[in-house]
Amino acid sequence: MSSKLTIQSIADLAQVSKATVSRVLNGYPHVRPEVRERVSKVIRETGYQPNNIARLLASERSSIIGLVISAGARMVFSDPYFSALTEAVSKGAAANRLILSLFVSYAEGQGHDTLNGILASGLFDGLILTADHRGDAFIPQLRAAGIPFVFVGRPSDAAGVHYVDADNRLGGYIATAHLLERGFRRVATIGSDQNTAGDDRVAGYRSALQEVGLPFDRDLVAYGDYSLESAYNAMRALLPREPEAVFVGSDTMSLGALRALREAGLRVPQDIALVSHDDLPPAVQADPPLTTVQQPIARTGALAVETLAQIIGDCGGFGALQTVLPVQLVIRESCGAAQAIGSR
Amino acid sequence: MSSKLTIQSIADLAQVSKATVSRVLNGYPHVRPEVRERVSKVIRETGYQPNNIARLLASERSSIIGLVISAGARMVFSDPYFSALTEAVSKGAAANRLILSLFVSYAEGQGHDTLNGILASGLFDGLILTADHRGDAFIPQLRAAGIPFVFVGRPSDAAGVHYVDADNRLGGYIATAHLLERGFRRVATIGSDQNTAGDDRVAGYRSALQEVGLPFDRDLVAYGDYSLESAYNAMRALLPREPEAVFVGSDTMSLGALRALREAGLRVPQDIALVSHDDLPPAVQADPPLTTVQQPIARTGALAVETLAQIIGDCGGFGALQTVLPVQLVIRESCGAAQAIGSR
DNA sequence: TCCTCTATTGAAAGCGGTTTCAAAACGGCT
DNA sequence: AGCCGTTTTGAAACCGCTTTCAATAGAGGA
Repeated sequence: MSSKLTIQSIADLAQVSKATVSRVLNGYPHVRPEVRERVSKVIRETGYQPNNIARLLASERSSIIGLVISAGARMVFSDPYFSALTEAVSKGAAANRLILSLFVSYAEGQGHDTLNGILASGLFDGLILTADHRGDAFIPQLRAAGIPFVFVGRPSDAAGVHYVDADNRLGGYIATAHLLERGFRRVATIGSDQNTAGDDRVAGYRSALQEVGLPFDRDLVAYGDYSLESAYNAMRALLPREPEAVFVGSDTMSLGALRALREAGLRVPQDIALVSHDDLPPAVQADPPLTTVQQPIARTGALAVETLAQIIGDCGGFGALQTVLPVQLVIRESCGAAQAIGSR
Repeated sequence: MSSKLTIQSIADLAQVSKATVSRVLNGYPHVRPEVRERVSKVIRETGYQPNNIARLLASERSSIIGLVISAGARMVFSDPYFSALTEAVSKGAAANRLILSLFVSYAEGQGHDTLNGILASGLFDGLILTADHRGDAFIPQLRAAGIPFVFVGRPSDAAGVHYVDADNRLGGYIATAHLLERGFRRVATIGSDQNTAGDDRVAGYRSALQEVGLPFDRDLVAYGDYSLESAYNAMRALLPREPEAVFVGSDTMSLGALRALREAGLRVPQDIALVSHDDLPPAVQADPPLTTVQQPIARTGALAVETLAQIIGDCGGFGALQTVLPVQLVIRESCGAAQAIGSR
């Protein structure tokens, strides 16, 4: 292995100055096509990669972005949502030739320390953060630091904040509407008040009821924190109300609800129908497979990176970029529709 | 906002040279206590934070490590193993004050490109890689680049390579032994030949059979690729052999096996017992909850980071650090033991 | 008192890029 | 041929910190 390649080695090989190599590297003008090609060739042949650190020191740009996941759970990745998101962002970063750093912060108030560390390091061009009611407190700090950032999910106070979100209100609506269409009247829901996604899904549930003239019954609403256990408890609390159907706000929570139902001797969908939200692997793997609202996580992640890349590029030259992606219902067995068709 | 503080401003204020400030900053010796205190005071009062980037550039150390996950699947994180590992490594990195970058490379031969980019960037102090029979090909490249690296899982050719692995052979052994103890004789297995972990688990299965004098029957062994679907197919292939019990080499694969069994009208554990491997969330969430070999993923990740930190520190001054962590059996319902106890 | 040795200290040389600025080269005009 | 205005190009400064190395100061010994 040859010794480390520096911009000087390339300059020597191509018989130009460091400055010219730098120009080629950054696509700046004022380089004769012929020279540009000669330099490019050397770069290609040697596989030279500029040193990011040095580049950053000189230009204040690192090509490194951070993904900050803050969650209440002890084990963040027990919810496949974060896994899927992380993977999507990772792909997006690669596609945009950005290096991705991962930070996972937990409930115990480590969040601010983590973030302080990130900001103090001065290493990052931008940040992607997951939104929950806790994490939203970071926004002033981020603003003060002047670092570009994009939220995945809408923060509580979204004014002037760039974010990419799924249409959770629509999700709650179509899930509930589907159950209502199938003739159920006592439709319960297990929601979450951890983030706006949870709020929105419940709001969608509510509007679907309203549309068909059904009252919003507080006793048919229970809350969980996206964990299986919390939904298990929520479902048990709901059982005495004898719901005919339930819209559960996430696939992981549906697993908990299913367990509570199974223990109570209720069959899904024969005794009670269930529609879930997210369409992550557990939705397919569950027994029965879940009818669920599909959230475009891959696109969300990709778009978050692209949005970030954009605001890093032309810094602050425009308003808040806020995207809401559509969702759609995937019908499987837990709502009873498949059976209905099969038994025709 | 005052103008940016640099080491020079501190030096001026404390009436010493930059070098002395640097010594104080890094806790180096050869500074009079009196001077050290004077400098510290200025630093404290001004709230000066050294610029990490400059520091990195000068010291040729970035404190950034990479986690390189290469997998065959289109969606790596559909296997919660990688999620759990990523989380563990993330925690470990934070604990060691290292910044973690994540790289996910897919089957289509992107692996080498990804790795080339990583190595050429010169940004990383070290790498943690997951081992599969494909990824092992990276070793020569890594060696040539002279970058410290640690494998999670034992590579096929582990000579001189640092790695942290679980005792998969023991895992296969205790899983199978448990089934044999419960009186089953026709014990099948769904293994994998994607990595040494798969090989080892099958080897453990084999040795458990051997110990009780049972022959190794090729027809009772089927292979999957750690995906649910592959295990579903493997289980279906196994069914005509009418096994009384089966040891499945991962929780995700167990989900596939369960599906095949359910479709065949077989109840678990009444008609066929199952022991799984990994003890990831799906093991608890499955119906029935899986008896499974618990793999210490959190410790594996933490240890991988610590090992890496160590070899980054005293570079190459010792032999290969190879750790094999113990595993243990977690008894739930799928093996029938819980029932047995309950029915006493 | 003078000399040697060691603990402190500062000047300056990097680290590997970017960016500024002046010089060189070139083409078109008069 | 002599000028002028563009492009191109390279030399050198600079980003903020670490590290080397020589200089200085102070202590101890002869």
